[in-house]
Amino acid sequence: MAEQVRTGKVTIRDIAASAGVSVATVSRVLNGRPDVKAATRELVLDTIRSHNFSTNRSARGLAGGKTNLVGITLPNLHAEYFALILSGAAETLYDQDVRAVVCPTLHQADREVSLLDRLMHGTTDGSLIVLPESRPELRVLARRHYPFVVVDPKEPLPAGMPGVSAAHFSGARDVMDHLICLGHRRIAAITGPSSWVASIERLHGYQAALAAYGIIAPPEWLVEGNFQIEGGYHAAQVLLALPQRPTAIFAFNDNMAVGALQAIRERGLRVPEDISLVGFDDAQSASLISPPLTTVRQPLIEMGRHAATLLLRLLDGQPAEGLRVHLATQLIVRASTAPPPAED
Amino acid sequence: MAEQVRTGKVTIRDIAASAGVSVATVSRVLNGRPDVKAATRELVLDTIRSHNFSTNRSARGLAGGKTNLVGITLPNLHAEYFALILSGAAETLYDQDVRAVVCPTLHQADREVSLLDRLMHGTTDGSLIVLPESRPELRVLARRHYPFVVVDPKEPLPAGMPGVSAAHFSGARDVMDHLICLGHRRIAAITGPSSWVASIERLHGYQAALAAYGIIAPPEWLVEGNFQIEGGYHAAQVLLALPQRPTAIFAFNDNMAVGALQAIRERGLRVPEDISLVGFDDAQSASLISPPLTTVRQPLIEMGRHAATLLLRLLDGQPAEGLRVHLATQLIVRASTAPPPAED
DNA sequence: CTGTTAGCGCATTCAA
DNA sequence: TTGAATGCGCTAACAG
Repeated sequence: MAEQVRTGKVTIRDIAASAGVSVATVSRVLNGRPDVKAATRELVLDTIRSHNFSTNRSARGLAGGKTNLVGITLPNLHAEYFALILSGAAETLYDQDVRAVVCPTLHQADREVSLLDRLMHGTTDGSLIVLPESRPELRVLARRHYPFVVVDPKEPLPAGMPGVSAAHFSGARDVMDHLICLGHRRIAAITGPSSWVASIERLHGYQAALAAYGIIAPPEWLVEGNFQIEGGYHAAQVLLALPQRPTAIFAFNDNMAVGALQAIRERGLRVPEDISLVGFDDAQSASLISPPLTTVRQPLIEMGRHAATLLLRLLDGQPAEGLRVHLATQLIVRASTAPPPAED
Repeated sequence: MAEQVRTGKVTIRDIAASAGVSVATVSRVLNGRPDVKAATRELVLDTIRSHNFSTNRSARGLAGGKTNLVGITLPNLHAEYFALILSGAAETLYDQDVRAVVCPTLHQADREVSLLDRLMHGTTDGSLIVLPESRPELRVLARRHYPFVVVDPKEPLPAGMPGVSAAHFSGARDVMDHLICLGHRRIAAITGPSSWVASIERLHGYQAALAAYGIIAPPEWLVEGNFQIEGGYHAAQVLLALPQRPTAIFAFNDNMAVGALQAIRERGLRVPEDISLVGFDDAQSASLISPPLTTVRQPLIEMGRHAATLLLRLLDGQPAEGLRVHLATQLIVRASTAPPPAED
């Protein structure tokens, strides 16, 4: 009496038999094909329901050559940044009845590689690759026509690879416009690692704005950080020790802004009265710290969504080569920016 | 010339042919069976490597009856809380070469149900179910012998179901001990929904501590919140309007503590000078707000890890029925608690 | 519109 | 220790 209760052992054949049709017909309604008489469809649907049947994905994967699974490869899952991207992506995929297989690489390139390798082979139909470590590996995937979309590439993406990222350039430029409009002229920046596109493009935005206003930025205004809190802390220390202290600091992410804030405080200065501070990301921390941080919101959830949509399109056979999407950012003005102190 | 390059179309048969053995033998080495001559094994392994072969999971799933995939069902992925649990779980699974399929339910019970239903059927070997909405559904799964582990059950778990959660009771008691040792006697609590185990057990901890010190708590000291910021805000307003104002408020999570803090401030009171405030969770926000919040750290990542380990054990055939794990919490004392103001 | 049939790639008997 | 044969549950031609 118990044997039948086991893990949904109802197969498409049982349904076919019970409904008095062929397995092919059941398969058709299962896949929403149009060529089934309405009455038959209803009948089948009913028996499916009454038998509590649902299709075995392994079998479908084997037979149909697809798994309805896509991999999402990312450095980790606990960082807010990745969690949000994952969230947008997974939910979008879910709505299309595609499941997301998460693959944390822990920033280990080799792990990423072996992962992608296996992902390719019958495990998934395609992948979202967030902040990939390895460019060469990406090329291998592309060469084998494995469908994937890169989210927020760390380094510039080889031509022809679909990628989704935030509009770093305009985001940074917005920050600078804001600062300059407030009256700031001596605006320093704490950048990220110089090889990262996020750093590069934000830097370009920074420089473009400065140039637009005819401001000459001496090299001392630029200090390289590492996107971590302590990186921001140390960079800010350097900046604050400058003979001509900047009146504003643009940290290239919120983490570093938090570190910078600490350095500023330790030096007995106030934000924003003595010095304005801006971040980038609009992490949760940005609105929680005091003063609440003026920053740039990256649409992470939407990036995930968008990337998923793109991938789905690829899987659907639509060649989306060369698709490079930059989603608009939004300047969030909070309390960490104000006009510079009087010059006297 | 291009056909061969397609998605790793190398099959076990190709390997067999190329190595001059049978598919059965290849399958054996693939699965680490002992009954293969060392030389043969090496030979096969070599050809596998040179052909860049990796096994097709769908096929293995179909044939072997398992998928090496486990589902992780949770309300959403973007909340820090769930992201951390997922993180611990996914990484643990990954280490055992099991992949995690994420299934966000968006708090919709029906979605959870249909999900679990499909998960069961050939998609996954088992599931981690975080904060499940539906008790009945859990029973169905159990009845069908589908392996799963519940993480942080919202409502009490039926007997015999493996579950992992934080030690709510002792966590709450620790908070109270701390507060009472500081000299507080009028300690109010903002609870969560009364049906949730988290609320219930924390409340028991609260009451047990009070009782241990012979403190009689009038019913007004208890206000029910909803684990959200505004819930904490409104609850605190009620508490602060009490004729005999409490000298300390224990919010049953950090969110509500943040809301409470706001209400306290609006009333012109200071934390911790006028009133002490404690949360629960040790969310990121707890250390970022000012004053940094005294709270209870829930070992979320470890809960995920532990649950994954448990599930893996279940999948391994070890009957772990009735396993109910409570992971220890840790009191994190920060700056939101201090001795009560002098009585005068 | 519906049924028949042939695999998909692999694990697993059962023999040898 | 190895090979041959069978079928997992389903999809996708191809007929009818």
